[in-house]
Amino acid sequence: MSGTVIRVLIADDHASVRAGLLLLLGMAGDIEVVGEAADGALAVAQERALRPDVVLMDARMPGVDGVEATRRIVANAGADVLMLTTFDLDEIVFGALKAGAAGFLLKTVEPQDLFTAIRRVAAGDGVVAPEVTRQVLRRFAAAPEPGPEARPAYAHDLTPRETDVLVALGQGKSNAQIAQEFVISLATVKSHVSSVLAKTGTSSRMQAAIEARRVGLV
Amino acid sequence: MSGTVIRVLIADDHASVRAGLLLLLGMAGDIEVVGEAADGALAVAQERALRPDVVLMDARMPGVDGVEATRRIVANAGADVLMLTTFDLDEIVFGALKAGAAGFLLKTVEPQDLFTAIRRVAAGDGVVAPEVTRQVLRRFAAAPEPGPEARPAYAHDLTPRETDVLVALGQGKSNAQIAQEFVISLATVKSHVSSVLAKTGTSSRMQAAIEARRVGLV
DNA sequence: GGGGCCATCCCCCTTAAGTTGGAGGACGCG
DNA sequence: CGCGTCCTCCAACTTAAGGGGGATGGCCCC
Repeated sequence: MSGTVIRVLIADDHASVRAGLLLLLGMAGDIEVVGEAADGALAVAQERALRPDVVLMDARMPGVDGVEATRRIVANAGADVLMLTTFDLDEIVFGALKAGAAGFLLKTVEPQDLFTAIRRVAAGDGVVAPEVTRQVLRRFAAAPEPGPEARPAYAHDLTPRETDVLVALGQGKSNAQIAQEFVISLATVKSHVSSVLAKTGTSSRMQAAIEARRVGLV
Repeated sequence: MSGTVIRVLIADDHASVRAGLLLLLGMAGDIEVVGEAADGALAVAQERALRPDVVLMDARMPGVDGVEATRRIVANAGADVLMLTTFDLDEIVFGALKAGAAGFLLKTVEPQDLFTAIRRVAAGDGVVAPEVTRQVLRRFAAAPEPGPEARPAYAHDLTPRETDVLVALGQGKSNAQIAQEFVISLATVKSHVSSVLAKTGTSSRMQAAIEARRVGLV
């Protein structure tokens, strides 16, 4: 953002930590600490006033915590936030990432790695501590599909038209609405719905709709 | 897994790439290449036969591709898979991660970083190339909640019983099933359903069910 | 050119869903 | 206590859903 020097705002409730980071970052050469904040509310205010490139944010702070502060800064299209915390608790990690943090590091990080991380975040990249990357990947892999099963085996048996109907079912449409959408008669829709129910192994349009959504047809 | 030496299987359809990786990994000292595979199907078979600690998997391969091979290896509780690819296309990245890959690197990676990545994956950590970490974080932040809105305004108006019913609706249950579940009469269920439809602004149990799922009531 | 698959439509029937309008009992609160 | 809210239930009605047949025409492939 600012050419060669990266402007950083430090947010941590412990004065000693701020002082330590201040000294440490001063050794980097291409990093300039432009401000400090002792809590989340101050961090948000300082970010708006100082327009830093990166905010080094502690997760645990009195009042408005780091996660909430991150959410506000990101919502305001502000600086990139690098969350720096002592604990890799799921709650904090995922809270921070959902809040839109650009990076997540543990305070056990080596100085060189911290510098690298700040530079990467400033460049628009993301950074996640190796120790927590695994948690993130696991969550990522787990989120979309519950497990090894869950694949639409029936998908191969459904005719194109039936698939259309199943999608419409997933959208909560009535037979009449489906008939209108595809310009066919109500009787035809019923035929297709019956086929879909049989092939998907469901016994009501409700369950079929849930199936359709579960497998991502909607 | 194997004490001090990390056993690696290389899967890539280009013989020259395999040869290059073989030479490169030989320089690491603590890494031993125990096998090679030219396509996904072979990779899965080799993994089962050789039981490596880490599989270096190319994403693009003829026949069974790297993503599908990864899915099969992970489903079988096999080795950790480190995906190595030329392109950081969303499709490949998210496909690999959803398949359960433990890491994702670009082929532009520096040898030292590749060694480090292999060691981390072998240690059970996750690794994601800095260039793609940002994509992952963005997806992560976007996935859970569509946006600032989407909160159930009507949730405050729903009585406890009505909420029960809405949840049941979201599970695709019929009025009769709901009556049985809560040990009330069918008539009562109908009353509650009507109230729920009115308060949620929906006009059919289908739409109410979708609403219930959308706001996370199920 | 005959068979199979698909999409379309029809009739009849049973059951579920949803509406309307009411009514009684339990509980809490001023 | 009186009032309001909630939960419970009922009856009667209209509409939608779903099953069980059966029929037609188009299309593709052997």
